[in-house]
Amino acid sequence: MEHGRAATDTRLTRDDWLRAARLALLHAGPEAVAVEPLARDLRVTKGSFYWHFRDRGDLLETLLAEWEVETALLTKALRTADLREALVMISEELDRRNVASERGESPSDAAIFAWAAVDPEVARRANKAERERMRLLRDLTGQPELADLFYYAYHGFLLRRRRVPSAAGDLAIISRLGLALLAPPARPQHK
Amino acid sequence: MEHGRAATDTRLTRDDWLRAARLALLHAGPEAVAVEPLARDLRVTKGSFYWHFRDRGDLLETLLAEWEVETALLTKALRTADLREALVMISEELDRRNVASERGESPSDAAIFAWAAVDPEVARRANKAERERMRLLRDLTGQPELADLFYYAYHGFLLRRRRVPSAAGDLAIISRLGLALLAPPARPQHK
DNA sequence: TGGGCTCCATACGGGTCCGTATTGACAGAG
DNA sequence: CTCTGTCAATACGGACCCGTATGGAGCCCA
Repeated sequence: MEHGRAATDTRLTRDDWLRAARLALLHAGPEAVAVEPLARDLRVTKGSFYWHFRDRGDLLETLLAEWEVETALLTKALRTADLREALVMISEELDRRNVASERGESPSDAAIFAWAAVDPEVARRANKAERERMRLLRDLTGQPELADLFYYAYHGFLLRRRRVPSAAGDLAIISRLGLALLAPPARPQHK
Repeated sequence: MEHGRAATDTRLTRDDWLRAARLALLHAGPEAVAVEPLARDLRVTKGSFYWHFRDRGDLLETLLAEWEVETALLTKALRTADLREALVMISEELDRRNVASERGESPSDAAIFAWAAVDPEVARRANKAERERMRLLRDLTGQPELADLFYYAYHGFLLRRRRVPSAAGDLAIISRLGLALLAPPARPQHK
């Protein structure tokens, strides 16, 4: 109320641009994160953009950096809980973030890793986060191969979910299988 | 020897362009499948390109179409074998094709599905092939959820393999787990 | 009311790509 | 040796994007 922008205010904030950029990255890839097209979406001219950002590279770097931060937070938070708790927590947190991504409120795992496939510097930094994730999962479960299997399945799920929104529910299936195979309930692990 | 082109011949065939285009699509995405950059790679001018192709859309359509054909061949071939045979056959065939893709000799699953994430028409056609694959796997195994899990894991693997070539061996791990879980050897399925 | 600050519009030059039109090099057939 | 078909070079106009330079428009505060 005090210093916010009214509903009729047409001026944009830096985060308005970031939101539009996140959606473009998720739905059309990094090449679509372009100044003039985004300006058209936002119904302003690029004069606005170059007020909030140094250049296009500044925008892309910001997107990547904020993803790195969020990712590091999650992996760090998981180093406390026990196995079953952690698996449930992972599932819920990933689901929450995927929803936020589709609203442009958060950088998307799916979009970042797809971006990494076509940009060496992004690949370098995504690989770094990935190594920590995989190591965490392996340490947590003590079953490296099964852990990798579920890591891979999560990314395969993200890939499909971008094209087929109705597949969103499959995350729950993967999670259930993960609990059953990685942290078998009462029944003892054979051998 | 008889009618082929000598080693010193600089003239290109349509397939030389396709090979370069497949590699560009795999390593740099669909936006990189551009006439003038490809011409620079091939050390000719685009005068050559417009001899072999109507326009850029013609090239992209050819890449997508040849992938559709190869994919349909594999799914069709699998409708004969029994479960364990089919799983082994899938694993070997996918590995073979992934290697061919990296040589630019074949369109790549990884590249096509990444492309589909940013192009609705490609998504439509990739989804179609995907539905057949998933249905095949479910029918073959009779365990829909586990089948989906491995389908997802395969795609997650492809995604990572593009960035981390040393992960190539993980396909064998996924295959082994697939055999163990989807087609348990002698030991009867509990229940 | 008149600066000063924040944010956007406009206009421009430079770069890259697309697709066409035209000409040129070269090999094989007759 | 010419003629013909195949493939490539050159040159051009148009479209789109980037980044800069500069000039407002509106608000806050003295």
